[in-house]
Amino acid sequence: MYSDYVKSDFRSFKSDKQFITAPIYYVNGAPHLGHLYTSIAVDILHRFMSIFGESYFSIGTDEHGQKVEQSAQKNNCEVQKYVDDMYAPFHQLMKVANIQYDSFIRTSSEKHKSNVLHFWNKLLDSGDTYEDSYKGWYATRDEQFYAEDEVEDRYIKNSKRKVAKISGSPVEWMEEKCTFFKLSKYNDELLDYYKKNKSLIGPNARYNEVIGMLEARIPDLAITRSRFSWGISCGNGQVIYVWVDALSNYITAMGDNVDYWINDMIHIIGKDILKFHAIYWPALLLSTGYPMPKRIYAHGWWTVNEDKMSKSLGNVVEPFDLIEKYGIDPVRYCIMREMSFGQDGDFSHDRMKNRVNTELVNVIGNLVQRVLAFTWKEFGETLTINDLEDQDLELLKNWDECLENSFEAMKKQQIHVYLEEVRKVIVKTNQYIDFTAPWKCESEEKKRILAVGIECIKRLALIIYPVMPGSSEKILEMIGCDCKISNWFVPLQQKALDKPSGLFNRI
RNA sequence: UGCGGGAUAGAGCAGUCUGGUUAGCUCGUCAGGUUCAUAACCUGAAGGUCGUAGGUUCGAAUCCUGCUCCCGCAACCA
Repeated sequence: MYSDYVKSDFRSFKSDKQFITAPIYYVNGAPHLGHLYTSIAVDILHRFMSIFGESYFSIGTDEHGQKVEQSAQKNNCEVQKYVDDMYAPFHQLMKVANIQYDSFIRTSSEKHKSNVLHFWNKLLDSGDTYEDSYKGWYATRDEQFYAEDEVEDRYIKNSKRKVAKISGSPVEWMEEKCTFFKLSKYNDELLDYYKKNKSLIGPNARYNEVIGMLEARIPDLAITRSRFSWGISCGNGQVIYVWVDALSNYITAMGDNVDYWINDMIHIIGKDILKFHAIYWPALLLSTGYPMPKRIYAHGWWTVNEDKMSKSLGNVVEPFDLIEKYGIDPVRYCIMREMSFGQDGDFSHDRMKNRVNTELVNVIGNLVQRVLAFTWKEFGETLTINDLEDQDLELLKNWDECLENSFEAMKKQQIHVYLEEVRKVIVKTNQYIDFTAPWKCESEEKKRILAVGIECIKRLALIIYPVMPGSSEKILEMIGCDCKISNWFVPLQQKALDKPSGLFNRI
């Protein structure tokens, strides 16, 4: 009996509370595939853990800095007006991509500004700042100073220029009075902490990078700028360094519940901003007396047809077009399947199309369709699971394993493992249908097999909810089930079925 | 020079941190089966000395060392 199986096999899944963050996106350009990817990844992690426990998800836009100010000037636009315009498509993207954030922070908002000043004052009170005049090579493009050994002469268009070795950006000798943060003071503390908490930074390659940076020693950090004014003013004609401003968004996002969430802070970032999140930010938190992040996980970058995605190559993948063309659920699924979360990956329309047709239409959509259409034709309503044969039990246990393995994987941000687990159990279910061949069976047996089948469809819908919420809800509505993981073991009630329609369209 | 990433069947990847049964998966190819299903599904087969040379080990794709090759390091930028 199904009830015996449930009694003997019931597992309760409970996740730790988490505050999960996506980066805030710099509004100095239009959203592209990378922004979409990061947002979806965090959304999936958030939705998944929300099923089992508490999760809070923040995202937003980074709107300050010299480059934004310059772009606005170039466009003859008042800066606030300019960032309002630039912010809009990012915000719109959240809607069309079905990103279910709890908090969207704009760094130019009053709420954020006052929060940053509060954070700033804590920093000044910590005794970890000092005034000094900065003499050094400044690259406007990088918004950053470089030391003497970090610059070199290079010939650009036949003229000799000093440039930063790392970025190649032109530098100028600058002297400016600014406030410094004693970052170097935290060098060893961070190193020690990370060596004791190896799983704090992932994937492993990124962990090694951070250890390398710390072992090479980190100098103090200039945390004010006076060359431009588009930022949060801290007096004396100076503005707060954009990264202090930007990183503080995570505090702003928590609002009045900082104490409640901050212990459980998980940062999902792109690999380019690892240093800021794994070194600057934790040091700032230590200085101001906040706890350390629980996890920092950096994902990889996209190439497009093996080329780097770039405006000059003209191969930037435009997220709105993508969603328009394939639909949001296929996009969410495919771009997460396309790369192991943490590695780099390549995008191509050919592979996208192939994946939609094979995995979504042929495997997932087809399973749902064959079970529901058959049941609809034969019985006209959903079936309540009751008696079980060994093979039925085995299949249900496969689904339980899938849930458990997915859960374990997602605790470690292994989104690709979760999706692979789901795919595997769906294949098993297709095998089961073929093996039991209900179309050849007598009525009672047919009913039993289809009841098991529908039970699997229900579980399928529940488990794909984080990655394809729209499709999940569509299935659940057809079979009359609420989207709650507690329904995993709860048998479906009888409900009249309509003629099922396809879940995904072949391309 | 340097820094970082990579090298696993025709293609795309997982596995490498925490060494251990015949190295997995998807797509593609070939041969069967099936008809409930959006010509979808299922079974089977071919195809890899896990870049290379050493080392550690009872045992290495996995750890260590040398080497080769590929990619990125102007800007936008997750």
